[in-house]
Amino acid sequence: MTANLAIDLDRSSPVPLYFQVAEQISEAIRRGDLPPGSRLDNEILLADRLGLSRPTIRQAIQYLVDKGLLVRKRGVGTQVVHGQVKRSVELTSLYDDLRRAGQEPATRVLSLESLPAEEEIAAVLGVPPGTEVLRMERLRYAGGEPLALLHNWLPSGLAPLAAESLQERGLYELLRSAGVRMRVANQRIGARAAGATEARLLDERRGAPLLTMVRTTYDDQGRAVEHGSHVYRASHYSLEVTLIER
Amino acid sequence: MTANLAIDLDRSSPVPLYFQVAEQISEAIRRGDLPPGSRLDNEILLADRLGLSRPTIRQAIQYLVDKGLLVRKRGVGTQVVHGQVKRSVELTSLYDDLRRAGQEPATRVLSLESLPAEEEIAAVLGVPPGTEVLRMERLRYAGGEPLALLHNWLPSGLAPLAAESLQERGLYELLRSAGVRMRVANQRIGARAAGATEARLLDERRGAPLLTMVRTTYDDQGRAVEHGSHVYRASHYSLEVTLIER
DNA sequence: TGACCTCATTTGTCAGGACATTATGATGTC
DNA sequence: GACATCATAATGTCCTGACAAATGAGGTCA
Repeated sequence: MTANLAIDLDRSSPVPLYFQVAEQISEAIRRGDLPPGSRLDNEILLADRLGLSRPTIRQAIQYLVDKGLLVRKRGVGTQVVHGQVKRSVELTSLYDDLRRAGQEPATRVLSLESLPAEEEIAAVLGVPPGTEVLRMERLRYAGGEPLALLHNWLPSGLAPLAAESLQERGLYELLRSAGVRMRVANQRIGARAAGATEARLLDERRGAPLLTMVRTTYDDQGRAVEHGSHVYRASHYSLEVTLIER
Repeated sequence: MTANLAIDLDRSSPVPLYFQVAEQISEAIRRGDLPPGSRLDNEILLADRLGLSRPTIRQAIQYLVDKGLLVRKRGVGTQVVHGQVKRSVELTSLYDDLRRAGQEPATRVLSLESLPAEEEIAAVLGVPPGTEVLRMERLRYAGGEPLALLHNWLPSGLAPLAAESLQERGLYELLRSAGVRMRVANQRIGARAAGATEARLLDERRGAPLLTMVRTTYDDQGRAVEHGSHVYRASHYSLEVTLIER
C-alpha cells in the first residue's frame, strides 16, 4: 500500500517547492502510478523523506485536494479519489473548447463598433452610462456549420481588438494575451425558441430550441471585463460545467 | 483607509480561529462595513491586533480569496473585490434554490422503484450492470405551476428514500441528512423541444423549448451518488453558474 | 458473541520566526 | 522634465514545534 513514488526537487528553481511536489504527485496520478483509492504516505513521513517541512507538504496536498484529485480524512489518511471526474473548471471560451475538441472553429464578425453604453450595459460593466464601450456581434462556425450567435460588450481600452484578429482567435485568448486576468464568471443559462433573424443566421427553423447564455466575466479585482449574451443551436451544442465544493 | 473592524474571538469555541476570523470579515463585507475596493490591514498588523499568529490570519484570508471575496496582491495588500459577484458555487438542488427564493416548491412523485441497472446507468454510477438501483421520476412545482420533470437514478442502500419524504423535501437535503457528503458534480446543460408527454406534464405546448440538464454527483471518495436527467420549462426557469478560477 | 472502551495513527489547528519576491512611490541623475 | 535607481511595504514561501480531534482497529468485559 505504500506509495513509492519518486519526487525530485530543485531547490534552486524559482518554482515553489510545494508546487513541485503537487505537480509530481498529480503526474503520478495521471500516469496511473497512484491508482484511484490508493493511500498516500502520511504527511510526516512524506515530509521526512523529501527533506521538507510538514506545512510545505500540506500545502502541496491541499492544492490537489482543492483541484479534486485527492481526498483527506482525519485519522485515516490521504487517498486518490475514486472515479473519473472531469476536472475542467477552467474559464474557457467557446473557441478554445471547440479547438480542443478538434472542431476547427471559424468566426464571422458581423459588427464591431464603439458606442455609448446604455443604462443596462453600463450597470453590468460597472461604468457610468454613456461611457464608450465596445460592442461586437459574431457568428461562430464549427465544422463549416453555424453554431452560435455571440453578442459581446467590453469596456473600451481593455485590449486592442480588430475584426481581423477576432476572426482568427477567440475573444478570451485575445484578452488573455493582452494581459487581462479573468478570474470569476457568472453565467445564466436558459433556453428559448428561435426568432426569425436568429433562425436565418443559424440555419435553423423558426421556433427551434436555442440554448441561451448570459455571462459576465470579472478580473482579479472584480472589475467586469466582458459581458456576453449568446445563443447556441441546441441541436449542435451543449454546455458542460463541473462544480467542486470545498 | 484603515479598516477598523471589530473581530471577536472565542478561544473556547470548537470553531477554528481562522474560521471565526473569516466569517466575521465576510460578514463585514456583506454588511458594507468593508466596501468593495477597500484595503484590509496587512497580515502582520491584523495578527498582532487579534493576538493571533500570521499563519492563522493568512488561512482566514486565503479562505475568503478562494471564495472570491478578497483579492491579494504581493507588495500591495489585500482588497475587497469590486463589483457584486454572486457567490453561489454551492452544490444545490432545485428544491433548495426554489425555497431560498421563496417560491414554495412542491413535488409530485410519479414513480419510485428499485430495478436492475441498465448498461448505461450502471456505467455512470460505477456499479456492475444488473445491480439493483433506485429510479425515481418526480414533477416539481413552484408557485402552483409545473416547473420541471426530474428523473433520477441512485445506488440503492445509500439512503432510505420513501415517496412521502420525497414529497416534502428535496433529494439533496435527504441525502445530506443521511450522511452522504456530495462534493463534485458534473453537469451537461442543453435544450430541446418538448415531446407530447413532457408537454402535457409541464403544461406547455408541444415543441416548446425546454432546458435539459444531465448531472452526475460524486461524494468525497469520487463515488457516484446520484445521476439525474432533468427537463425544465425554459419559460419559467434558468440556471445560474459561477466559475472561479484559481 | 456482542457491545463498549482504549489506544495508536493521522490529519487539523495554531504559534513564532526567517528570508524571498514583488509592486509602488520617492529619490536622484542625466 | 524624463528616466533609472533605490527604499519601503506587503504578500509568498518555508521552517520548527506543539497540541487537539477524529477515525478505525483491537482488546476487554458482560
